[in-house]
Amino acid sequence: MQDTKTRILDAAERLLADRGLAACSIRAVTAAAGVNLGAVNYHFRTKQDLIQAVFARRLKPLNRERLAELDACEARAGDRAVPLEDLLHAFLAPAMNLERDGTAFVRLLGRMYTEPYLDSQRIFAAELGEVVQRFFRAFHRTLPQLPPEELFWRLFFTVAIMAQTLAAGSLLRHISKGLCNPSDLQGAQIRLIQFAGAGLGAPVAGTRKSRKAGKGGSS
Amino acid sequence: MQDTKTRILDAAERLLADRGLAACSIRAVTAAAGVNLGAVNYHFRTKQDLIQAVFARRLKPLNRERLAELDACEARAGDRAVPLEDLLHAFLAPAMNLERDGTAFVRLLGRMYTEPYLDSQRIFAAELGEVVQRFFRAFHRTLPQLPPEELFWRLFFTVAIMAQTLAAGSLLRHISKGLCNPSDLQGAQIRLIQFAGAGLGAPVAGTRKSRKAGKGGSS
DNA sequence: GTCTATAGTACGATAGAC
DNA sequence: GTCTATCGTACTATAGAC
Repeated sequence: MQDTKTRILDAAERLLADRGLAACSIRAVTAAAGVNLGAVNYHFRTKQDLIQAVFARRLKPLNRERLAELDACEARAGDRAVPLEDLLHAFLAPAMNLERDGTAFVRLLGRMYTEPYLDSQRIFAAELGEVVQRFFRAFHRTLPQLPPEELFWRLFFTVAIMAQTLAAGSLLRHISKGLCNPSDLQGAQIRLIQFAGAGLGAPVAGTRKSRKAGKGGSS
Repeated sequence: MQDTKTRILDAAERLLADRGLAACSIRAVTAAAGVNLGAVNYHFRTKQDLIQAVFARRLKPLNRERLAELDACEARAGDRAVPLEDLLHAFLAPAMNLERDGTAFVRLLGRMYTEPYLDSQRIFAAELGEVVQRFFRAFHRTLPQLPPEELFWRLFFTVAIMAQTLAAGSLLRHISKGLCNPSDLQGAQIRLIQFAGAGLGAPVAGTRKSRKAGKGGSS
């Protein structure tokens, strides 16, 4: 049996991910953790502070791992740009592995990405910003033909897919009538890298030097 | 001044989108609508019924428009498969236009896609399922090399990008330090179609025969 | 450090006047 | 059809016993 603080963090992580930020009550957390309501106030003060603590516990190691992977990629590439798939792998795989470890954290990550509760989005953006900057430079080197604005958009799309896949994957099972298994994280990761890699590397809309014809007529 | 029922629906749409489903209280809705608390109970009974009514009001016309666009695409294509970009346009443009009309509905759509509140996701999946089936067949015809499972995954990714772009676009402005403007819906739509088009058309991971998919300049 | 007990507030829902 | 008034409940946060 772990200490109270850890039990609260574990229970909060799971319930926040399962129910959403606003719908998860402190009482539900303490009940699930088997501790008393007052313990949350002692260890974390408010609900917002608890959410932030749950978030920080996983995110800092996660981002450290991402940057370590990125460093390894760049060392491997030497003077050349890092291959696109390697960059995507460095960013995505650490998150996927966390989920595989049985934590609900990555689903929570997806929630904080979307749900406007308290200042969660600001916390999220602040923590992610640092990693985004580092990866942005690496992606820019690999895809020098993309203007920075375009690259930001596409990285945003990439993170959006990751967040939704991990936060709302169960919808996929439902819509595909069981054909797709969103719990297959390995398969999801491969598909995500394939899809986002193609999207990131797509020619810039409006330029002519792509092999593909421009956009067909709209009505 | 519109009637009470419409005022409630309008206020609820905006507040649900702004605050999230769980964090939006009926009292906040009635206060914003300038009507009495009891009116919600009279017109909609429960909060869940109100959410469903907000949702149904826009989604049915939206999906009808999507299917009409799809019909037009297929008529234009004749015996051939509909070009990929046209399919994406038929699916995405009606939603983008709704947002342009000043409604907050598409942000709400993004919320319901992600936030696990009451049975919102079930409602969402049920309403969307019909359109997905129709579009699935059309996409399958345009991309016959993709196994159904693969195509479902990629359509899921595509919808994920759309939902997140419209629900959490403000994050993009923040992370890009103002470089990207997520309110530019026209630009977002073009970029989304470009990105998702390349992702959908990417070769299946593990196979060697790449088709026309536009991987521009990855190393 | 953990618990009990509770203050204070906001909520969803509804009954009943008009 | 709209409003007032209110019931019962659940919540966050905290004070104080142990």
